[in-house]
Amino acid sequence: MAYQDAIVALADPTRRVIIEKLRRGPLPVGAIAAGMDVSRPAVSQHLRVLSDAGLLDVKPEGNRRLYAIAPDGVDELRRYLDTLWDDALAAFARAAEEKAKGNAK
Amino acid sequence: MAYQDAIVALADPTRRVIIEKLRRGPLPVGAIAAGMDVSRPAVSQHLRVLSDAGLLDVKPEGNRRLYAIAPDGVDELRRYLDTLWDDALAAFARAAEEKAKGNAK
DNA sequence: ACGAATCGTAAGTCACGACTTACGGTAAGT
DNA sequence: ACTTACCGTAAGTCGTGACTTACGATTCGT
Repeated sequence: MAYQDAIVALADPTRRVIIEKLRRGPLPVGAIAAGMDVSRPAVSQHLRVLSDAGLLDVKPEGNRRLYAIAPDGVDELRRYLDTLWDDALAAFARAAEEKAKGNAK
Repeated sequence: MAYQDAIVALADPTRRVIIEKLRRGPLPVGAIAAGMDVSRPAVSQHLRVLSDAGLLDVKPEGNRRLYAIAPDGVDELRRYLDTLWDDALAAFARAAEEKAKGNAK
C-alpha cells in the first residue's frame, strides 16, 4: 500500500471525521459510529478502507476491535508531500532566476 | 480552499500524473496533455480542479497558459499531515504507557 | 446455555465525478 | 483579413464508490 491509497482514503469527508475522532487515541467501532450521520456498517466499511491504506491499526480487544491511527502510514504520505514541496520550491526558484536573467538583458 | 480540497484533488490518478509532469517546472496545457491517455479537455478540467484546490498557479503567457505547482497549496496540506502525525505519535506513546502501567501491577 | 452486545460482510440502490464530442473565443502567423 | 494553433466551457454518457438493510459470526454477561 503506497501513499496513493492513503490519499484516496483521506479524500472522503466521512473518513476524515473518523480520523479526527481517533486523534486523541484508539476507539472501538461503536464509539466511532456514535454521533455520526451514517450507519455503523458504513463506518465499518470506511475503517476497512483506512486500514487497507495503512492509515489505521486494528487491535482486537475481547469483544470489540480497537482502531488507532498508524503513525507509519501517515508518515509515508508526509514524506511524499515533502519531496513534492521541495520540487515545487526548486521549480519556483528556477523560474524566478530565468525571469531575472530575461529582464537583465 | 482548505487542505480538504487539496486531498480530494490529489486523490485522482490522472491528476497525480499531471502533478508529476509539473515537478520539473511550469508547462502549457498542450505539453501536459501530450502522451496522456485522456483528451486535452479532460486535462483542462483536471487543471481547473487542481487550481481551485490551490495546488496550481496559472500564468497566461501570450497564446497559451502556463501551469505550475503552487508551493503554498502543497505546504498547507503538508502542515495538516504534520499535526496529524504529531497526534498519532502522542496517542501511540500514551497507549504504550498505559500498557506498561497495566503490566506492572 | 441462552440472550444481548459488538462487529464484519453481502447485496442492492443511487448520486457524483471522470470521461467524451462539439463548440466558442483569443492570440499568433502569413 | 484569414487561417491555424491553443485553450476553456457545455452537454451528455457511464462507471465507481458511498450508502442502506439484512444477515452471520464471536464474545461477554447471567
